[in-house]
Amino acid sequence: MSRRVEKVEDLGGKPGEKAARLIEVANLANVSRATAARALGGYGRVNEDTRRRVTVAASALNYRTNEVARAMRHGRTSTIGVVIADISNSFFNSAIRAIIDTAAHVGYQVLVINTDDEVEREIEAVRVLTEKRVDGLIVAPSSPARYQHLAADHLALPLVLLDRRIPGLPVDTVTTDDRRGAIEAIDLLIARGHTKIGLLVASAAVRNYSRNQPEFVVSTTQDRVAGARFAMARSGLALRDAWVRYSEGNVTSATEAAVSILGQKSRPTAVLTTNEEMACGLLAACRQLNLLIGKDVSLISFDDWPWASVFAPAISVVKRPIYDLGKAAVTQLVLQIKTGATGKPIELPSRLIDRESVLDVKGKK
Amino acid sequence: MSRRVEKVEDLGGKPGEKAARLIEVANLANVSRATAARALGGYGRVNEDTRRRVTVAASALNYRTNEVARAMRHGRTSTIGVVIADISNSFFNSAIRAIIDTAAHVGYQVLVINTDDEVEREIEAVRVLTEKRVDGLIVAPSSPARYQHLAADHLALPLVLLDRRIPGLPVDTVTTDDRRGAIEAIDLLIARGHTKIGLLVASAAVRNYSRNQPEFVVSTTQDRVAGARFAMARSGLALRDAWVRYSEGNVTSATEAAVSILGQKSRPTAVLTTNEEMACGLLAACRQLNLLIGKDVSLISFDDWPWASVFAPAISVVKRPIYDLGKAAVTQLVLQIKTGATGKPIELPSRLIDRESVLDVKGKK
DNA sequence: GTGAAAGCGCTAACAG
DNA sequence: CTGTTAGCGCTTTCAC
Repeated sequence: MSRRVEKVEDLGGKPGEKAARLIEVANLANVSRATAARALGGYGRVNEDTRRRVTVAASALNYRTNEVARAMRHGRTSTIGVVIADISNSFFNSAIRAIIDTAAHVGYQVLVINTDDEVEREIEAVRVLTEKRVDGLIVAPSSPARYQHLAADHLALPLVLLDRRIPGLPVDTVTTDDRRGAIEAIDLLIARGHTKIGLLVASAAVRNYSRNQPEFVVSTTQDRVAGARFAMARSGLALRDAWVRYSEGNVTSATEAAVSILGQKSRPTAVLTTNEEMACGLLAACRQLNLLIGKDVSLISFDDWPWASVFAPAISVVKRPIYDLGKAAVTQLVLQIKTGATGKPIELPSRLIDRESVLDVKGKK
Repeated sequence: MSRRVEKVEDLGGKPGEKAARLIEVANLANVSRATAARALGGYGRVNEDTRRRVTVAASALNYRTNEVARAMRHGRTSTIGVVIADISNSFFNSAIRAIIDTAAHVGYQVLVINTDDEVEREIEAVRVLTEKRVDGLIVAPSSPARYQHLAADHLALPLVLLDRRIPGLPVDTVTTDDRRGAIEAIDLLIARGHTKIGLLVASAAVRNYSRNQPEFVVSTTQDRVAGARFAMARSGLALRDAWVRYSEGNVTSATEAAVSILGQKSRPTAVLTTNEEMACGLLAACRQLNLLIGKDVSLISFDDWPWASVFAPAISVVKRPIYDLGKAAVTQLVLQIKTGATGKPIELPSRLIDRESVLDVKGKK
């Protein structure tokens, strides 16, 4: 029964001890819990001298507010939940960095859960985070078809969708302008004389890789493919299915997919890839097939990484404002938490950075 | 006052509503809270029929356990805190992926905080996580000198150190064998005939970059440099200070540091870099100086990334078992949480992968 | 300026 | 097998 500090010499939070409670601080300072709370919390009126006594007592006992108890009382945890496919993926880790830092800045901590884009795990993640009573949720939804668990009648929690829209789920969403990004990339390729253009598209909706567009792809993917198709058509060209592949998000699958594009008798002279992993796969395939990037095959990829500009040739990219995206997601969410206001969808512009991986083939036909 | 469900038609957790509480489930099922808790929690004895009624009531109300209340009651949150330098850094994001997944597997969620290797932020992070009453902490300590906030008399929480030992802080620690990793790398270089060897070392203890070893570097860095020095000495060679640089962790600083090594009249023929960012910097410098990797300058780097094997030439690396490292950290921590047992320090072996970036210069002297 | 007491939602010890 | 009740640690009226 004597699991609490009993002797004065025992102050200071030694190893085996339980953390000091407010009442211990209050006792030591000879005030009531209410007064101690006021002194420490900095609200209400407290005599300056009393405040000092409490402060001293608190630090003597190495007192730390119990945020669990406070959360219970207030009904808010100052914690937000983030549900994404894979934190080790290059896109998500930049986004999360922004989310954690922005959240910390306004007094929230972040719980992260990976789903590998499997809906069942996403549902489970949302359940766990709901039970933990996070104040809000940032989710990169894995499927545009199964989203009941995110709908307002199942989820009574502020919610922001990250990177992917869900038509039919009218909630705050922050994305980049993927359609325009794809259009600009294709336009550059065409301007340089390319007409035979391939697409290597990351999609969790596929096993290994596939020639055909899966039934349900996330809006990001959808938009990019549609954008590419539009840009081609506008120039009187067509995207040939033989040069389009949907691949699982890992480099191994991407490599196989890329080989199946570039290994054909008739192969494209340029390829647009949708992320770092796809770009790696394309590079690996070129290696295998003895094709030179920026010569035999030109390349533009979505997203940017430190090594893209160090590679030989330096890789041209559609750079997305990932940090800003994460930041915007938190800003929207916190606004929603505090005011209940749900804003307009936010779409951030991306920027084409032309480096050295796109060969000019004008007049070489 | 009527903020609770009052009409039967209102069931199901509509938007504005507060989450259903246990007592509401109990009422709907016509049992007491205790019985409802037993039925839902699956402990104690409950009549099968009663259980069913409770289950039905719970799902009708879309009831979710309030883990905050449960945490309050039990004194544990099923949450662990992770304090690292930067989640977008290639090493940490792999480690975190392992940590989150392993933790989820045994029923814990993860709060992540970035410090950018600034001790003040580390101290603050530990404070916040302590207040949130996490059950344990995984920390990659930023300084081997300032660690009072992690010492047992300040921190009454299970703790595991990740990737970096702190002499003088005898707590569970999981690291890789960095000394041996460096030795093997240097030995390979020497075996291929290199004698003029440089070092590009990431260190947060430095601004931009520096020729001299900062006063306090983390054990990881310390071990690698010592290992390299040892391997050189064993072969009768010396590490020349002129070819050693300590750089801030970003590619920009690394590039400048690398240029300052390779731009000298007398430059090394091989360089060992300590992570992806340093390797990028070296590559960038070679580009600037018109030096060819694997020809003019050979390269081995710590850690491995998808693009390392796709680069031309493919980059040789000391691959560390990062996923296992994160996994081990969680395993140790959970053991500590559950049994109080603190194990032996764990040191995982790394593996040298020789690809194409080390030129054989034997006999070419 | 300070204290007494209620209560956030849940669980577990104890009765019945 | 089920109900009653105390209490986790904190904040916050409401009195004094």
